Amino acid sequence: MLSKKTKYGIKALTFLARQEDNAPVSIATISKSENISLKFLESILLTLRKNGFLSSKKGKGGGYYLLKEPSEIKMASIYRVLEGPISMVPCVSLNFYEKCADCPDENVCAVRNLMIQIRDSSLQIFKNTTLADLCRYK
Amino acid sequence: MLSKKTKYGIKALTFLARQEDNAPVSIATISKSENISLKFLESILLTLRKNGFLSSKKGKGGGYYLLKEPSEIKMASIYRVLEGPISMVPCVSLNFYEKCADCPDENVCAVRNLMIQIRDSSLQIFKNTTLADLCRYK
DNA sequence: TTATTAATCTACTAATTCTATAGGGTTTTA
DNA sequence: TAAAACCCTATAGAATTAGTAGATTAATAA
Repeated sequence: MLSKKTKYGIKALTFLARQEDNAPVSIATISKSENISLKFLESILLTLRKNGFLSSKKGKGGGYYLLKEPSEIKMASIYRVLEGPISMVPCVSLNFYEKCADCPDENVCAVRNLMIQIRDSSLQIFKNTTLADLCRYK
Repeated sequence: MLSKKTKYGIKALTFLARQEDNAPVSIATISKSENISLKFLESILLTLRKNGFLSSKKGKGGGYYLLKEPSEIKMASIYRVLEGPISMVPCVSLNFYEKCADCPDENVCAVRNLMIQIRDSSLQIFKNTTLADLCRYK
């Protein structure tokens, strides 16, 4: 299941991507428009800023704005920052690899071989979809 | 992330599918072979029995055995019983649909439209893979 | 027939982690 | 001076991953 953190993060990014001139938008504005708890959204936007997706402007008239073109922001990178690994098991993850404690031999694991397929198909979608693509559903 | 419950469940089912004559296998045997906590495995197998994948025989020489041919058990059905919905958001789920509280209009939701694609690609794999396919990774 | 043993079944408990916030105070800037 | 981001802490509830104790059932050996 996708966490609300990721869901809200994607919604906020889409909202920012839809701004005409990429002018700063306050947390409160996004919070109201997208029905997201203000304080929760605050922490999500902070994460996105620390990971280079957003920048912010303090004080009156301030807010958050995108640092890159929506067409250059892949969903895969957003997903990894907010949700974590795209793989469903760590032993299959490309960016967050970990060995499974219970598996003596990865190459023989039936679960692993299935999860590689799931990872590949999801990854293809997440890699080939950008924030600009998401804005088109309007 | 895939829960250990689902992971262990798939491993146990694969183990049973590999038995020559489909003779009952005790929980202890599977537990040792697959490095799974015995009591945890017990509850997982119980779930799989209650959902029609397995049957069991009590007493000496008893254990669990498959009720259907491995080639007739789709990973999609196993996944849904152990892990729950294949979709990452409830508003996209075919078998566990729920409306999202924060969305005024589903058809316009960017997250939803992305998650439909993810669901479809995963579903295709889970539907077209059977327990028999998993046994081949040996 | 009886006792033993090897199984599943049922119910309760518990530690740990994750999720989704809420609150309050600080700093910056128009 | 007001509006905004920033930063730190706490927390209720849920899910996960088991562990504990005992009841029930069935095959088999005495």
